[in-house]
Amino acid sequence: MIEAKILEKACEALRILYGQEMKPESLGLEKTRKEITGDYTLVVFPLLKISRKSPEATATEIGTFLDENMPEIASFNVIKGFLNLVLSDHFWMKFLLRNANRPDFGIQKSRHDRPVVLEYSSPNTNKPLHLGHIRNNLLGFSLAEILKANGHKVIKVNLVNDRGIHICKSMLAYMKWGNHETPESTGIKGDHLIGKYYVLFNKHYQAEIHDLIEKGLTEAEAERQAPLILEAQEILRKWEAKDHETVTLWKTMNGWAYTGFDLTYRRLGVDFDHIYYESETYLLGKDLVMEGLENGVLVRKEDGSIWADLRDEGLDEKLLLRADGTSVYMTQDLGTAQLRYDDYHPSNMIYVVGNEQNYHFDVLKRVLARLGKDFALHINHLSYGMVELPQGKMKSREGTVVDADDLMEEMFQTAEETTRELGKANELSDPDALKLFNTISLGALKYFILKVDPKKNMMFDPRESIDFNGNTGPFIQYTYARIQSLLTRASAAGYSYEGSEISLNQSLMPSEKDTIKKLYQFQETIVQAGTELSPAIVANYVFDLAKGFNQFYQELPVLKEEDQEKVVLRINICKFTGNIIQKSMKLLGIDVPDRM
RNA sequence: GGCCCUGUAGUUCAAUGGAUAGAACGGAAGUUUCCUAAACUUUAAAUCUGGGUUCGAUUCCCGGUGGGGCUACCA
Repeated sequence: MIEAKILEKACEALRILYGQEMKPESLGLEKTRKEITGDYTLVVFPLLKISRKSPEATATEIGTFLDENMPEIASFNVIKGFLNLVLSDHFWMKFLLRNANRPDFGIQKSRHDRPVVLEYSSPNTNKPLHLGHIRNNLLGFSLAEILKANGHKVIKVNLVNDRGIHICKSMLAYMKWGNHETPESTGIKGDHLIGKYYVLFNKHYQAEIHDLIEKGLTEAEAERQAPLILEAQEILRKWEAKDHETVTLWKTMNGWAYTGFDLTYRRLGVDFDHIYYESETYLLGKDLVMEGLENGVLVRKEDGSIWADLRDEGLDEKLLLRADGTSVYMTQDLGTAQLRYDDYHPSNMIYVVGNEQNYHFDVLKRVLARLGKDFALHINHLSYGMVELPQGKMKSREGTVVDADDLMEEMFQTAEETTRELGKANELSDPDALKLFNTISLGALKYFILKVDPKKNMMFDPRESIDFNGNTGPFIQYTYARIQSLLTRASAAGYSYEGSEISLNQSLMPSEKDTIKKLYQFQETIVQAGTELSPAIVANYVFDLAKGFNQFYQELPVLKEEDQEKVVLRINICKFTGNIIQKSMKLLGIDVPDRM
């Protein structure tokens, strides 16, 4: 990497010029702003204490040293305290020609012994997936790709929440009002059918609560005493007692949910290496708690319940086992963390979970640490923000949930409409056209979600749907398609760009150089995205690349250029850009079409 | 009440403590005998507020204020 070399040489300059040792990472080197001449800029303000000279003099002295001692540097200029370094066109061209046809450019080979376990998706089986799950799934899948590109082995796991009172609610509603209907008999996708009964339960439950309040109960009392909730709790008890009839219905209905989820996952293009089921793990964790009690890191209260007292760490007390010995969510998560660690001995465990669970993960890590689990230090909660609608947060009770299947279908139809209007589907066979609509619609949806910093809440307006122009997936896909079209023409015209030998002493046009520079940044982008666990960094990078390329492509001829050396140079820029767009989009889980 | 996150053009998003705060959509005005106009060019338009640290603050710290979340013997 050229940055490291510049920094190293700059330190040498400081040593020779001012007799001071500085660490390379303490120097401020950044990319030069676009409107200023230069490729990299060294900020010299912090160095004035060492040089005891003016910013201009200091920058000039360092610049002169670098210019004389680094062949890659062609020239420099100084503006105030900013030393702008210009790399030679020779350097950029050499980079381009060496890497344009390397399929593995920027991608690290696997170089870690221990894997990273990445949990994402983790749905409940009582209702279909919605927009919030989509963000989770896309982030999780993309993150796995990014970590792999950084040389990690990644185990993608899904912890399905397939038991508990919420499932019993759907089961109860089905027993009462289901009339034995099935996905087959109704034609309704399994997860949606179950969701229907979950909604139905809540409708009747709310009515009961309403009646009880009218009779003088408080809201809390009404919620606890409503007949339906008592019945649901009875079903939960029967399930835990392995009552045959209850378990059979539970299996049947969960089966419907899984069939439905599989379709949604497949359409979304996400997958898993291992699926954990909570029904198989919910009893875990008790041993850990008992062990912690014996070691004195947990406390037992008078009623027999067991707690972690985190008040000395600025948090509260946290219940881990009820007085009756049953566990809570936290207990299970302690247990599943241990299970996961034992299964894979990972170097890191990443959980893609919404930011409303920040406190939960804070507590989880601290309790595991108290229990003496070193892997607690390597638990990473990728806490992503909520997806908000124009009218606020999605609320299933208010019917404002954006369903995942519906959304993908609507996107598909919009893509089809737009593509047909533009006449771009005219020459395609039906299967090819369908494939294209699918690629474009998913590209639009995925890019829209992933370009936003995961940590931040984001806004989604379904009425405006998603645009296909500007900073969008289809914009980038279109850039790629045009490149492929051009490369086909280039081949037809007999140009061979692989292993091209051309003179490196040509001078580059600004838009050529900008594009090559952007390509150079692919490697550092992958590293940064992996470090920060942020697909948004890749998304914003690839948009910049496509944007810059389009500018180049608009103002300079490629195949129609007369200078044959320039033709080869530009074909290589096109080829390389196409490669990097494809790779970047793959990191986001987005396909690119050869034509559109 | 306590704790956490967050406030950038009309809107949706960017910006390792650095130069004149970038894009996109929307608005205004342009570019097709020319490698795909889902493109390109030009233009108007923003850091909630008051302090502090710093040569330099959208960024770090403190106060105010707006928004969101958590604070379950639910998961």
